Amino acid sequence: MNSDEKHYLAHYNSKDYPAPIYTVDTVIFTLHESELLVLLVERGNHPHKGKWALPGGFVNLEQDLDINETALRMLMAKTGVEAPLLEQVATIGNPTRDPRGWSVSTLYLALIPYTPVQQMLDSVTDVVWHPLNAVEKLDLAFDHLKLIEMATQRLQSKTAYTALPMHVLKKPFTLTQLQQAFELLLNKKLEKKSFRRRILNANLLTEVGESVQENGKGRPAALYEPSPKLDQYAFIRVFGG
Amino acid sequence: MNSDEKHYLAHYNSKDYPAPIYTVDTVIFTLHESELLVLLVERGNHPHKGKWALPGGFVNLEQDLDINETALRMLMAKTGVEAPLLEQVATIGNPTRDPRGWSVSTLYLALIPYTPVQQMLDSVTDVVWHPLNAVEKLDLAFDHLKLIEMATQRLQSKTAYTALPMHVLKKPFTLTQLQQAFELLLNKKLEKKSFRRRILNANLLTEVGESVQENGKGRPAALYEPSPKLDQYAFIRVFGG
DNA sequence: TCAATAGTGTCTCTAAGACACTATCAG
DNA sequence: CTGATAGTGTCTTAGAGACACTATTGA
Repeated sequence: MNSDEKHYLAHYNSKDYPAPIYTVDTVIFTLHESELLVLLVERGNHPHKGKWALPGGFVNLEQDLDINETALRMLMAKTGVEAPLLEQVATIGNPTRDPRGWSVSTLYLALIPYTPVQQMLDSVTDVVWHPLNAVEKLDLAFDHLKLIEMATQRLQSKTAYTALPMHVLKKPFTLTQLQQAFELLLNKKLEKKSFRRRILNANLLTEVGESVQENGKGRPAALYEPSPKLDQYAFIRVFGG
Repeated sequence: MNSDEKHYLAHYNSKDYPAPIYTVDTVIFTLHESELLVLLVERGNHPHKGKWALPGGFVNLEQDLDINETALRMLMAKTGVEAPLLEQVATIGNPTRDPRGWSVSTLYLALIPYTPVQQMLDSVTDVVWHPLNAVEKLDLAFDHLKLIEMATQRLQSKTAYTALPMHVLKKPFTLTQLQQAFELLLNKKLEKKSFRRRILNANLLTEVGESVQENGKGRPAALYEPSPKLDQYAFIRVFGG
């Protein structure tokens, strides 16, 4: 770096230039009692105070080492758990999505096993799991309904060629539980034999014992845990297509 | 909106809060003389003045209606053409990628048919097509080498399950030209019959006549133009996997 | 005729779809 | 035994891989 550039940087102040607002938002999915749920928080501040919204917020310029950490920090604050899967979906920016002005948000998608969230009194704001099927009736803040749709779309298409839905289940799980997770995400019944053949041939599971049936009925099922290579794995053919 | 929120918005000023720098960058690919090329511009301003960089820059808060338009505007300024394909790849944000401070960039990928770019004297800065294979030797500005790698990776994976490479060819084109484009992108030879069967069965092409061979040798090839549904089409199975 | 390039016929192989079948538990 | 749930055997089907073949041009 030459002295010319040093001089430039010494006098550079980003506040001298108009800039959009920048935030990070996350759609956190889980599965509970045969329902897909998304995490929503009640906004404690303006704008849209009192409405339901996605967990999200501004980058902490002192603490966050990158925007993934921004997303992880908020996820930890709202759920108290490390997400086994966090992945970027898209970035949306336009002048109308936030009443404060030109605004850009990077949207993340997270999958976690169900964990109750009522007693997470990290702040005065409410945090709830809300059924995905019913979010559209909710009058969400900003364009967050649209963001949830984008994340859902991404999750669905990834479900067709990866095994990511494993992340919404508590370990260990049975193949039947896993198939139900896939079916809920794809919104479509899958053929049992094809499903098992596909998943087992991928070598992403380790058998770790046998379950007992909850209601005592039927043959006990094998229990599995996913291997860490899960997130890198992609099938060469889509499922249910 | 209640009067409380109106009061809040009337007094809101984004400059009161620390915020990252936000930019949009685009990796523009084309194909020319059996080589993949990316568009680079010489930086006319600090920081990294004089180094090669991706075309990109700040959002124009008055003109741009969203960040896609930001990318399109820059693409138009540098190449003079509308890109037939522009798609978001990812957003990168951390405190070290720009010497001016915490910086976030949304990365786009564009594909255009080859068009010479020397005489585009839109500014004093140089604009060139540079061979993709040689960019790593170039000491690019910022983390732009990394961004090019991310875009290349995305283009390769999309080439395996879509027909997007059609966008780097001038219309009309022959199947042999198209196969060569795929082979360059995937960096791997493809089997002629499989390639043709796959592409033709997808019904993405309309035959529009016959070519004459450049050097007068060999049988003339059929010419095709892609249909507009091209961008929405995805094969259910990856190619060359 | 030959060289060069375009395009096809057809067999094999892999993985999904369909669906009937067997297995193991509680009662 | 029955009912319920777990898990398998196996035939069919779609589409990629391999590779030898035929077709059409200019010289």
